[in-house]
Amino acid sequence: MPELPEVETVCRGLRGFLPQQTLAWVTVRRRDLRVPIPLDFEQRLLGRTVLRVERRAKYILWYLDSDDVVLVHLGMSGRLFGYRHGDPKRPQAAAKHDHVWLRTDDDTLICFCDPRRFGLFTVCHSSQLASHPLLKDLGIEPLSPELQPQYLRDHLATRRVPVKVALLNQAVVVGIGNIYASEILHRARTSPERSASELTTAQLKALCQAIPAILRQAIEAGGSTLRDYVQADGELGSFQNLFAVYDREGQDCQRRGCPGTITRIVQAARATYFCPRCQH
DNA sequence: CGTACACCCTGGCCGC
DNA sequence: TGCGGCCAGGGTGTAC
Repeated sequence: MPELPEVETVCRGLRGFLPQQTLAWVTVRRRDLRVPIPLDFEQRLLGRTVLRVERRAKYILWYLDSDDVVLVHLGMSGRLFGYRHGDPKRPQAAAKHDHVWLRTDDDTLICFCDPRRFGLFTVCHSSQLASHPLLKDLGIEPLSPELQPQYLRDHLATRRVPVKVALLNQAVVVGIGNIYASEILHRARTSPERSASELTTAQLKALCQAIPAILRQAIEAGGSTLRDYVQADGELGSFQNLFAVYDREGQDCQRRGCPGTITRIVQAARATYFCPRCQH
């Protein structure tokens, strides 16, 4: 479900609820997520104040006043909601897949719901963050100045996979998932089937422009809502209305003047959409 | 080291 | 209406 734009949107939403709030109640309804919720989780969060909320790759980080950091990953189907005191939409009881419920001392309710349980909700000490197994091999942030043609050239030189598959590799550039990989390659007029190691200089440059351009545009739209993703305040994302290729098999290419038709192929067991006419 | 593939889990949709 | 098969925005462990 959530790629960088969705995670960033959820993060921004949480910043309206959490910072400077103290966690007054923590309920874990099931611990067996992709990474089991540690047994001391509740004790480490209770009574702590959230100083700030940050994003790294597709992870949401809550920095606590105890020097612990809460790590949340939404996996494919995870959602994080905040409800203020008196919010009419605020649930009375946990729903089937609500795994974690938290209340702050101003009576805001934070619900973590994840039907498929590919997500995770855990805590680690800030001194261990950089070396944490989940974070230590992550590549550069796609919205940072580190994203340069030379960086991509260096890191893709030995990759014999198609460029679409390489874009999904979080050890190179983080945050790009299956939807935005297709959208980025269309914007960069690059075929998803091209070998990552054989991209031209022009294509590397085009990717370095398309990656942040697509992701920023998607963040601005509040992410994409396909089936179940919603923002932390319950609002829907709208970038799905701006898809140029994703889930548009058989439809006309959106590029001005391009007479092509969007094609669906499968790469690394995942759907890829592109226009064979204008992507080379 | 890099790559391919199975697998984790639930739910929605489609065709029969 | 029911059921099997397939699909889904992510990531890991294993074998080669």
